[in-house]
Amino acid sequence: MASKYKTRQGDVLLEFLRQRQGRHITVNEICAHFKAQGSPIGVATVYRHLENMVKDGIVNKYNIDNNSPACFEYVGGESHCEEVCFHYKCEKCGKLVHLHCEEFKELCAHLEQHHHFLLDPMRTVFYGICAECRTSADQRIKRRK
Amino acid sequence: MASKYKTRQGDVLLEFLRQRQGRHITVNEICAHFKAQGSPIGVATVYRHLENMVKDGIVNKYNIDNNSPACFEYVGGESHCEEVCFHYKCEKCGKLVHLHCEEFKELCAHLEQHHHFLLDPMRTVFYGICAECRTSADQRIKRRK
DNA sequence: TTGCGTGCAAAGGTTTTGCATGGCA
DNA sequence: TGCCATGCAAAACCTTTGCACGCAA
Repeated sequence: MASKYKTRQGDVLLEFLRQRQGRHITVNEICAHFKAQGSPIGVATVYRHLENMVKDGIVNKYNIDNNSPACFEYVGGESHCEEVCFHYKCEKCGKLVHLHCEEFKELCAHLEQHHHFLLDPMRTVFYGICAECRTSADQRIKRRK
Repeated sequence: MASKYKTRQGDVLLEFLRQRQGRHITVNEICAHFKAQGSPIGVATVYRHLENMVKDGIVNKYNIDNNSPACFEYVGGESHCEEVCFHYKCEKCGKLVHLHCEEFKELCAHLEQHHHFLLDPMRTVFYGICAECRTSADQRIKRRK
């Protein structure tokens, strides 16, 4: 399956993403990385490879906001996610963070049993405010008056 | 509270969205509607109002895909949501559904206590496959076997 | 030679922004 | 008169697509 990407840039890209397993990266960041390395890859090429990888389930794509670029992340097929993992995005600093927690298995089970909804954890993003932003300022979600 | 939108177009827009509570709509569809009605509203104006409404928690914004326009939906501030409510979106039929459930209070509490993350339920959307689509067709979301 | 991966540039679509206008207090 | 909502158009941005080139089989 990974042999599919044994092209000049494809395997390089995949390897790069694999090394960053657990982190998110945008297309621009990917291009910047390879440019800085002295072996630039065209944006189109990156998008084309990522599209295939997403289709194959090797990479996940997250659309956080319409104006900001999509985030990609290596998930390696079924390899590493025995545990259910989620993401949360801080509405203040924009950070996207991984969450690995047993609690979420119960959430999945609850949604399935009581709401007949089969949750896709990899696509679901929690919105709110992260710890850093909460402490740095007395921020609350409370809407303005 | 709603007086904030007592402008020429603002309250018209808000009323239109309120009538469509529970459904989501794009900016283009909004503009098309008012254009067809004979009282067109500029795209910029719609975006500007929606931005404010989202900030105030009256309207939710959903970014489904980076290439397709964002979906907006009236959720009516805190008026009807004493209880914690979430949404889920079916990846198959595109339906967006409200969820009211006590279970989610525990989720919020868990995220805050164990992950120091202050969840904003109104902005958070669960992705997955709904009951109807599960029974009608095959579901391949299960990533672990 | 043929096929295909690649890169550049242009196109396409969404959203934001600058600026001038007009309504309302 | 002054403020602000509004609309138009341009800009900004992300992503896709068209096309030609060059490497590899």
